[in-house]
Amino acid sequence: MLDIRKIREDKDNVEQSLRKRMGDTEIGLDEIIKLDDQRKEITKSLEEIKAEKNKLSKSKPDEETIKSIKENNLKIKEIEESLSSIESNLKEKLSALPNIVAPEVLSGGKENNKVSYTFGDKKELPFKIKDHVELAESLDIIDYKRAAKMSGSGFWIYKNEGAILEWALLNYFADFHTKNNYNFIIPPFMLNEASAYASGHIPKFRDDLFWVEDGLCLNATSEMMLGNYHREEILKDSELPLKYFAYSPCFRREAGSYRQEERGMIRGHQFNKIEMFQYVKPDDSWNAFNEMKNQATEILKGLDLHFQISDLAAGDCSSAMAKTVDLEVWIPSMGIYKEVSSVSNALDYQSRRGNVRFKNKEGKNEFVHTLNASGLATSRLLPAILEQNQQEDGSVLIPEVLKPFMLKKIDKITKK
RNA sequence: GGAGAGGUGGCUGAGCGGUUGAAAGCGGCACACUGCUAAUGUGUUAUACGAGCUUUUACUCGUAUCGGGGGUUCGAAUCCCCCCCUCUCCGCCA
Repeated sequence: MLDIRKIREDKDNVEQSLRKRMGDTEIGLDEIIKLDDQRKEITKSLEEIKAEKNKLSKSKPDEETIKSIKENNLKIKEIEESLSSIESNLKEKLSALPNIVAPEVLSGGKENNKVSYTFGDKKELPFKIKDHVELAESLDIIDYKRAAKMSGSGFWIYKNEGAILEWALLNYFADFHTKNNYNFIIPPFMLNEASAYASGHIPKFRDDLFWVEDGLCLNATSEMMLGNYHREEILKDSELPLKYFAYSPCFRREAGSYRQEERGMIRGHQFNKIEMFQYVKPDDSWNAFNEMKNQATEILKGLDLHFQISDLAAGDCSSAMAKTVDLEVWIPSMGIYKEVSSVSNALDYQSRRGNVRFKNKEGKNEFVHTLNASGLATSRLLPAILEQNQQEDGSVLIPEVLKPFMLKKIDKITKK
């Protein structure tokens, strides 16, 4: 949520920034300001009449004053109703606005994303390559058929070296983040509506979530959990920055049909992810952003996979974020790069919504800035590893960095 | 699932219809005292919103807030209803 004061005081700049994301769509800042004016005006008259009432009821009033207080109470009720309707209208309009974007973020949509870094290259393999589905099935490490039998389409089962590899990836990430002084969290995998609202996933993504009968929804990214962790809290200046990473499976309905290019593990109802999250002082958030971007980059470099970093244009950043960069790994069989990590700075947009503040040096409560970065999601890494590391005989080399984390000490996955 | 107890400020904990934004203690901050530290004394100590004043800081006034929402009353932390959460006991259970 944007700060109404900032909109009032700096309307032109806010509008300009929102334009980058929203193009010519109606923004409606003037309407919001007008609603806020009304809110102030009505608040003032309501408070005046309440003050009067409080004064009269300080001690036992006589019959006559009781009568007039009763009349006032009717008026108060009336004013309160119109105030609350204006307030909810204002809140709705205000929270529908996306975050402003950082000055360097380009305007427009996806087509304006810019690749800012590339690691490795698309090495041409001297044989006919297989795609990851083919490789995984022939090596018997991912079982799509039985997963479909048990749970329907859009699921898979890790088995044999596939499970070991997946486990090793997660351990490699957990180990990396722990060494960087992030605190490890394994959150609940279901959350209630209030949390889903606070994290900004409903109303917008309501239909993309799985809901269970008890009114809970399945976690779609542990960003939901990490962002709620300090909700309604006032943090100490001295304990910032707070750094967390969480492991959780992510459940997404992904309603609609899959495109051919998204078969296999590229898009599914359930995948594993480790998510980094930081709560920082406002002045530190861009440093933290770079730190997290570097960390995500380092992890991926460690796997020795060809990937690129894409600086997202305003329209492609999710609405809470002032800036996002994606790490995209090369999937040879598809000839495209697929996102495995997204690094974002929300500034105070999320903390306003969740009311996460800290007591600053002057003793004033101030909203913190929040940042998140996947570090990393595994479901597209496995395909990348399988495809990029495949050998002519259909075997796949294990990335060096994962070997210490493999439950089975092997150099490559081979056909049985 | 059943029965009971409870949720008050940064913390402990009183209040159970009016002068209570809330006793007391702890902690925090400021000042004083002291050769230093410790100890002691005095004062101070929530947040949000609105209005006023002001160059800013500050300050003044008002409104709201004692788990959340609704109700009773001239007046609610205090009475009533609903919901949430915590604890204890019983039952069930991978």
